[in-house]
Amino acid sequence: MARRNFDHQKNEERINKFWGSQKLSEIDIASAKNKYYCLDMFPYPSGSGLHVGHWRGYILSDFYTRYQMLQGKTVLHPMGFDSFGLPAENAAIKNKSHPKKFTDQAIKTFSAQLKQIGAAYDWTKVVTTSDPNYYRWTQWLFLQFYKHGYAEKRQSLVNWCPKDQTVLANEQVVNGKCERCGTVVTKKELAQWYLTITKIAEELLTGLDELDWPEHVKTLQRNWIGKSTGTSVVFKGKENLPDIEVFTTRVDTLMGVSAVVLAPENPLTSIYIINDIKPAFEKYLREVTAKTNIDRAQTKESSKTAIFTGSYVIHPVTGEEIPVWVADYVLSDYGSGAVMSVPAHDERDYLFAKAHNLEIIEVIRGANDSKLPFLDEGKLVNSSQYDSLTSAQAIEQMTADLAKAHLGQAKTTYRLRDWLVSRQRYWGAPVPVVYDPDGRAHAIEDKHLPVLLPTDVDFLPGGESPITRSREFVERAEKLYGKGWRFDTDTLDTFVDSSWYYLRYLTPNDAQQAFDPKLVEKWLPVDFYIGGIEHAILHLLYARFVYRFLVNHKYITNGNKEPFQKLFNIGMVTLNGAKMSKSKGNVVSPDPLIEHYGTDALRGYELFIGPLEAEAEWNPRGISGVYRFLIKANELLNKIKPASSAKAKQAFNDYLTHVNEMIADLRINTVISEAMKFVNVLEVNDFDTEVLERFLITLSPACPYICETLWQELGHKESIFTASWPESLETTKETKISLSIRVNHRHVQELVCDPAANADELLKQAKNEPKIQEKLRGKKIVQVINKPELCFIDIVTD
RNA sequence: GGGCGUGUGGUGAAAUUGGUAUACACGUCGGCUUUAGGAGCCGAUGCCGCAAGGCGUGUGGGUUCGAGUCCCACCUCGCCCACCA
Repeated sequence: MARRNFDHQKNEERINKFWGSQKLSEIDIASAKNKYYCLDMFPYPSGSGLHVGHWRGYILSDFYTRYQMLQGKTVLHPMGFDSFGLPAENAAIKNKSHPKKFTDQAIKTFSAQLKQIGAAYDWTKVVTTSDPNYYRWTQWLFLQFYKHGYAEKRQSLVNWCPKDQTVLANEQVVNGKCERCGTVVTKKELAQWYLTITKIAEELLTGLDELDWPEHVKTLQRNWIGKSTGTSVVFKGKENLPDIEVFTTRVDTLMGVSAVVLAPENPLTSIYIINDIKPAFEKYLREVTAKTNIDRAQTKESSKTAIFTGSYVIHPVTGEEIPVWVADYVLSDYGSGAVMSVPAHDERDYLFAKAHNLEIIEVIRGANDSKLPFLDEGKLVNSSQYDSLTSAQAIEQMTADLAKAHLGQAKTTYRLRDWLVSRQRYWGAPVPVVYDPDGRAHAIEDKHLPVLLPTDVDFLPGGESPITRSREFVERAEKLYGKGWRFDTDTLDTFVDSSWYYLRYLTPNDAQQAFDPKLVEKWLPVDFYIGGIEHAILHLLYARFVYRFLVNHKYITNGNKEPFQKLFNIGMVTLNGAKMSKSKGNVVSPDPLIEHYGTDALRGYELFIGPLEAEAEWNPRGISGVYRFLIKANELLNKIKPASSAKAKQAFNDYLTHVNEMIADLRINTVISEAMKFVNVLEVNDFDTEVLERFLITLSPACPYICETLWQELGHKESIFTASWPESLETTKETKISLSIRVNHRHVQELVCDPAANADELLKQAKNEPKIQEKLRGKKIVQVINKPELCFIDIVTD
């Protein structure tokens, strides 16, 4: 900095004050016209603070925020904190403190760090999910689900993390392990609240089609919803046994069934198991329950564990007796928790049959793999009246026949499960439900919201919610409702908190309602939503569900059913190939970089490092290139001439054309490259104030401080962000163009020529060049491809 | 096993969408400047070769006057889902 003798930090402070006084980013939600809602996924305020990887997404969203300001939009660009959750609670346990204290401190640190980015956040609209003024409305939201029959309390076998001592949603179990702490998840029987997201699975699936989201994210969601069309088939119970319904996508293999298999947890098992086998079954059930999800999902295991019930069902077509088994490869919570086993045409059924000596009947032939034929590939055999049909024909015919006989029907199932929202932890919004002395659940009335978290609680996990141990919580319920009444002592999954925060930004302090429908109708959908790929399924699916629920039940009535129109997933920043994390000790702090190079240089480098959706390896020296570029840009101020050269003007127009396209395509790394190239051009060509000003506007979304500073030095009183995105300049037509002369498709040299020249003239001119003569010596020209509009002439020889 | 994606210099990467491959940077090398340190400035830098020249976008084919780009097959690495009937 000796050379530049420029104090970034002082200047940044000065510009920050200027922007503050101009109320650049504080917008009036109600009166705004021409809105643009630019949203970052709000952070969890951890204790460890922001590193350069976190910056990347925030800078991208700020780039577009400022770019849209220059397009004349009123931009809402808010920031908030997803501040309920386990880490604060665990930190409090560790430090014998309170999660609130920890959280408040972390928010303070985070806010200060976020301000260093220089982003145009509207700090008057901060949302904090652990604030009673926010979670009061999270509780209200839960009660709306309850009111419309979308919240149900169910007793079921749930995912249980033994370390965090809480249940987990399906989505929070990753490879059989707790998403948070990595502990192997076990099962536990508990009564829990569910939001019935499966009721609108189809809407959530089809709604994806209209969204401007990365295709792979849509694919992830589609796979997660997992729509599957098939047939449900009824196997009548023998004698007094109840019927068993199975779901299959391959009803064409119905004549190859050698067993019907129930999931161990299926309630029918206890009816089907005959007395002789009961003790063996109970032992089997204990073994199965003790297994972790990982153990159970061992596809490659040579033998499938199972037990014969001793009972039979009736085949719906042949009337034959089919043995009923129980096996843990059948899932209790998918389809009907029962399958028809066709060993000849399903790998799992095949392993099961082999292990237990069941009949293997081939019913499809002609496929290239006799074990796993695909639709349309084979024809049916051993299937009496269905023989010689293709699989597709057989599926249609057999489904129709079963329906006629009332033994089946076409059916669609989804892999998606209902959303388990109860958590046995302290630091979350209490489930707003109260139980009467008979244990019946009642919604808490609006006038009693929020149900505040009790404070007389230790946070040590103990298998049930720590809140259970609060005296005050018990007394509060009795005071409000009478003796023997108890509040629900669980808290809501924090994904409930984050499923609606983007609505609250519009009216963060409204004490009368969760959100203002008029303003939501005006500002939603979010125009641009930026965050990490890790939220591709959970958060984005839940938020879509919640928003759609609100629309379907007329809380919001603008007809738009999706909250996030355009989504961008920012790529991770790595160091030595690994994700930055405090525990790995490979975190790059922005602080020394800001101090040495300034905020603009760091912003510029974060954008320049590579395509923003891709992972990027942090190069500690890379920032100096951007820094040098900014020094050069800064010095342009001293090089202004009264008039611009044609070359500078043309270069600006080319630059602008490229940059406009790149911004539309979210290719910001090349926007910075183009700016560097253009500055290199200005260094050696005369330019005037007009060119420089236009250039500064285009650079300002990436590097706002230096551009605002130079803008002021050029005599402007208003902020550069009140200017308009530039148009191209008037230029005179070039009288000469530079052509690439190629011989046999290979570039040999450049040739300056008249753009109006015809092929013969150009060839004559080219032949005068010694280098071309050399290449053509002794060869016969067989073709000349003349494309002046593409700036080349190609001479093809024999 | 299924799905998606990737492959270009020493490194991060560009390539007007089929038309001058490696722009823009980092690094490296040489020179200048500086009391020193750092920083700065100028030049060079795909590979082989003294050179002439040749070869070059994972591999092999194809289409085309022309392929990093389109088609086919294969290889590599990565990510996600994974007993979903």
